[in-house]
Amino acid sequence: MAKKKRMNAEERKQQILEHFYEVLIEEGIEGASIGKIAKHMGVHKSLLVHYFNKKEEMFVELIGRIIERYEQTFIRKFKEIDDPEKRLETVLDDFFGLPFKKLFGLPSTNPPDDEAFYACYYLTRRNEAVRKRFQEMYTLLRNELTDIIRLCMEEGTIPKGDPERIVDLLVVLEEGLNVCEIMRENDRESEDFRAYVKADVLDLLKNGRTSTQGG
Amino acid sequence: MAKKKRMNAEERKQQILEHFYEVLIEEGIEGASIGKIAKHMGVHKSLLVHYFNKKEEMFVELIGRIIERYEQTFIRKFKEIDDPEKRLETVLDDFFGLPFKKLFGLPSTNPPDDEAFYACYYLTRRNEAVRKRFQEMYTLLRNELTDIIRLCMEEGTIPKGDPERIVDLLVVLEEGLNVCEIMRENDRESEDFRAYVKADVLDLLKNGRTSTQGG
Amino acid sequence: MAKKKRMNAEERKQQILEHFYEVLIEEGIEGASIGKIAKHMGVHKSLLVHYFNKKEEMFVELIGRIIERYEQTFIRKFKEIDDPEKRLETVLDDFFGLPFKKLFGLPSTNPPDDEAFYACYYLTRRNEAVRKRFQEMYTLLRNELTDIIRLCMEEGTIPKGDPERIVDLLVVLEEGLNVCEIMRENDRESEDFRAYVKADVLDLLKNGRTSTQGG
Amino acid sequence: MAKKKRMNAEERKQQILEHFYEVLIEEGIEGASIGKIAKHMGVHKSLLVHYFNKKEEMFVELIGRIIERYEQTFIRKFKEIDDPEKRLETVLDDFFGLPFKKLFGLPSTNPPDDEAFYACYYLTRRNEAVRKRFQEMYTLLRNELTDIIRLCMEEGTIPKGDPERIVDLLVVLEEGLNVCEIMRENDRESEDFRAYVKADVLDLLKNGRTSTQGG
DNA sequence: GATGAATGAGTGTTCATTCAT
DNA sequence: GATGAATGAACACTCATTCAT
Repeated sequence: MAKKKRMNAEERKQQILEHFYEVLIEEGIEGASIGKIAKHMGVHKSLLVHYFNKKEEMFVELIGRIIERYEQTFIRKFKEIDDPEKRLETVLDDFFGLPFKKLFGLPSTNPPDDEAFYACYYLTRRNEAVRKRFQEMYTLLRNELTDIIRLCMEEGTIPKGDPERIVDLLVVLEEGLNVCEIMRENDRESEDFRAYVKADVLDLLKNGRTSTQGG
Repeated sequence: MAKKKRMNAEERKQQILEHFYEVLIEEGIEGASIGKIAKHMGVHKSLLVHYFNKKEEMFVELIGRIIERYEQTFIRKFKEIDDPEKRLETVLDDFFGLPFKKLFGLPSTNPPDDEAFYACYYLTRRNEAVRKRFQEMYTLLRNELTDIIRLCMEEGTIPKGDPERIVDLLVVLEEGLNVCEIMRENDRESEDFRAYVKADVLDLLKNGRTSTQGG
Repeated sequence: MAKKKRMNAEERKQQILEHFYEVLIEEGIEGASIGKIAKHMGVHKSLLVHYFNKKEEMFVELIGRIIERYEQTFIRKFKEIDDPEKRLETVLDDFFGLPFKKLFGLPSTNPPDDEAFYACYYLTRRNEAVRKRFQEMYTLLRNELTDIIRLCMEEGTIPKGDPERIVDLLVVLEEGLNVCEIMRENDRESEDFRAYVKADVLDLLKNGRTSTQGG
Repeated sequence: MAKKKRMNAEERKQQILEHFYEVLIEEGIEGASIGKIAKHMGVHKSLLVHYFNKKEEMFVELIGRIIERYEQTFIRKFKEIDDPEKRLETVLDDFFGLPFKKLFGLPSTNPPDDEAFYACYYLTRRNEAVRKRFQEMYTLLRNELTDIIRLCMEEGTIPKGDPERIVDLLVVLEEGLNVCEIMRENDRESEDFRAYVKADVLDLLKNGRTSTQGG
C-alpha cells in the first residue's frame, strides 16, 4: 500500500491521542485497543507504537491531556476574572449549571462527552500514577476555590467562615451531582435538579449556614 | 486433590458469580476473563460457559446480584428499624460514617472493597440494561429515604420541608463523598472529612436550612 | 472452517513436539515459531498454546525429549550388552563409527539430523535449566562409560589405569569429532577421519598410553 | 547530550559491528535485533540500515570479522615466533591452557566471551556462506599447525610421524575440550581437566604414540 | 454435570525494511 | 551522514466460544 503522508511528530501524537480519545468514548477502556485506534484513523497500528512505545505510555499521555484540559476548562479560567463575586458566580455556573458531560470533551467529540473522564477515574483505582495525577488536579481545584471563597469573605460578599470546608462541600456536591446524573431520566429533570442544588448552595454561601461556621 | 464435589446448578452459578466478583475486584473489568475466573476457582473454563452461555450473560447476572446486595445492605435493612429517628440515624451512619469501600463487598473479600460496584457504575455508561438497573436501585433508595424523612417530619423529629429534595441532597452528598474519597491521603483525613460532612448534614436536617424549605 | 479430528492429549503433545522438532531443524531456533509449527501441522496455532501454555514450556519439553532420546540411543542401550568387551566395542562404534548426524534424529526426519541437538546445545549458554539438563546427561554418560572401562580393566581386556580420565578423553574426542565434522568436505573424508581417530583411541586403550596411567 | 561526532563510513561500520557483537553476546542470536543494537549505541536504527542494507549483510560482515579476529588471535601470531619448539608450546598453551571463553572476545567485552563465536558456529549449519568461511578458517589453522609439527619433526623436537594426522587430533581435542567445558561445574574443575588433557597431548607428541605413527 | 479439544479473532509488541528529508 | 515517518509481517499470547464427549 502507498505510504501515507508524512506529518511531524507532535502533530501525529496529538492526532493519535484524539483518535484514542474518540475510540475510548465509543468503546470504553476495554475496547480501546491499539488496533482499533489505528483502524479508526486509517493507519497501520505499528505507527502508534512508533510514537508511544508502550500502550501504557499512550494512556498516560492521554490522561495527562484530559486532566490538563479539565484544569484549563474549569480551574485556570477562573483566574482571569477580576471581580471575586463574578468569579464565584462563574464557578457556580460551571459546577451546577450544566451537566459535566455537556461542558467537557474534546472539540472532536460531538456531542461533547465525559466518558473519557470517567474512564480515567475508573483507572484511578488500579493505577497509582493516574491516581496521583487526579489528586494533583483536585488539589489545584481546591486551592483555587479556596482563594476565591476567601476573597469573597474578605470583601464581605459572603459571611466569614472556614473557606476550606466550604470548598470541600462544594466539590463533594459537584461530583455527587455528576454521578447522580445517571438517575435523571431526561434533560429536563437533570436541569431542574441542578438548579435546585445550585440554589441550595447559594443559600448556604450567602447565609453562612454550615455547622462549622456559626461558632 | 480434593475430589470435586458435585453441585446443583443454582449452587454452581452462585459459586461462579462469587469467584467472578473476586476476580473483578482483583483485576478490574479488563482483567476479569473467563479463563482467569475458572483458574481462580480451580475448574475448567468450559464449566463457566456451560452455565452462562455468553460472558455478557454472566456479567449481567453478576451486576444484578451486586445491586441486589447493595439494596439489601443499604436499603432494605432500614425497613427493619421501627423508630423513625433511629432509622434516620442508621441512614446517616451508613452514608457518612464509613467510606463505602469499608461497608460494601462480599464477605469473601477482605478487606471489603467497592471496586466491583464502581466497575458496574462504569459499565452503566455503555450498557443500557445496566443503567436501567442502576436507576431502579436509585429509585428504590430514594423512595425509602423519602419515607423515612417524611415520617420524621410528621413526628416532629425534624422540621417540615420537601422530603424529596432533602433526599436528593442526601444522595448527592453521599455519592460525592465516595467519589472524593480519592482526594484523601489517608484514613485519618478521610474520617475527619466524613465526620464534618455528617455534621453539616445533621445541622441541615435539624435546622431545616435549605432554600427550598423556609419558603 | 470445519473442526479437525480430536485426538487425546498425549498423542497431540507428542505430535506437536515432533513438528516442533522438524521445524526447528528446517528453520533453526530463531525460525521455529509457534505460527510456523502450527502451519507445518495444518492446525491453528492456538491449539499449540492449548497444550503448552508458554512457548518456553514447549521448548523445555522438547529438549527433555531430545536428551532423553539421546540417553536412550547412546547410553542405556550399552547396559543391555553383557560382555564388557563387546560393550566397549559398541561404544566405540557409536562414538566414532558414524557422524552424530547419521545416528541421531527422530524417525520423522529424513535424513536424520543432529541440528536440533546443536540448537539445544546453543541454548545451553543462555538457559540455566537447559544447561543443567545437559550436565545430567553428560554425568549419566560418563558414569556408564566409567563402568564399562572399569569392567574391562578388571577382566584384563585393557590395561589398568584411571577409568575416569580415560572416559573424559573419550567424550572429548567424540564431541570434538562431531564439531569438526564441519571441516570435512564430503562423506568420504568424514569416514576416513573417524576411522583414523577410532584407531587411535583403540590403540590408546589397548596399549594404555596416557600420561596419567603409567604410574 | 554529547553531540554525536561525525564519523566516516568505515569507522561507523566498524563501530556498528562492535555494538552488534556486544549485543550478540548479551542477547544471543535471537535477541540481537537491529533495534537493540541501535539503542545500545544510542543511535537511530535507520543508521544501521543505511550502512548495511540488509541485516543479513551485517551478519555476514560480523562473522567475517569474528573469524578474522580468531585467525589473528590463534593462528597468525604463531608465525611470529621463530623457534619451532616455542611455537608449539604457544599452540598448546592457547589450545589447552585456558578455556576458549577466557581467551577470545573483543576487548570491549569484559570478561571476554566466546558466545559470539558459538553463535556463528550455530549459523554454520544453515548458512552456506558462513560454513565456507569456517572451513577456510579451519584450513588455515590446520595448515599452520601442520607446518609447525613438520618443523618440529625435522628438528627432532618430536618424533617423526604423519603431521596432518597429529594436527587433526589436536584440533579435535581442542574443540572437544571447549564443548565439554559445559560439563565442568567450576573453574577449578575446568582447569584440572585442561591440564590433564594437555599433559596427555604432550606425552602423545613427545613419545609419538599414535597408531598411525609407529607403523 | 463437567471436561477437554479445537478454533479464530484479537491483544500488545518486535522486527526488518522502505522512503523522504 | 544521519534521522524520522511509515509500513506490514510476524511474534507469543489471551480471549470467548463451539462442539464432542
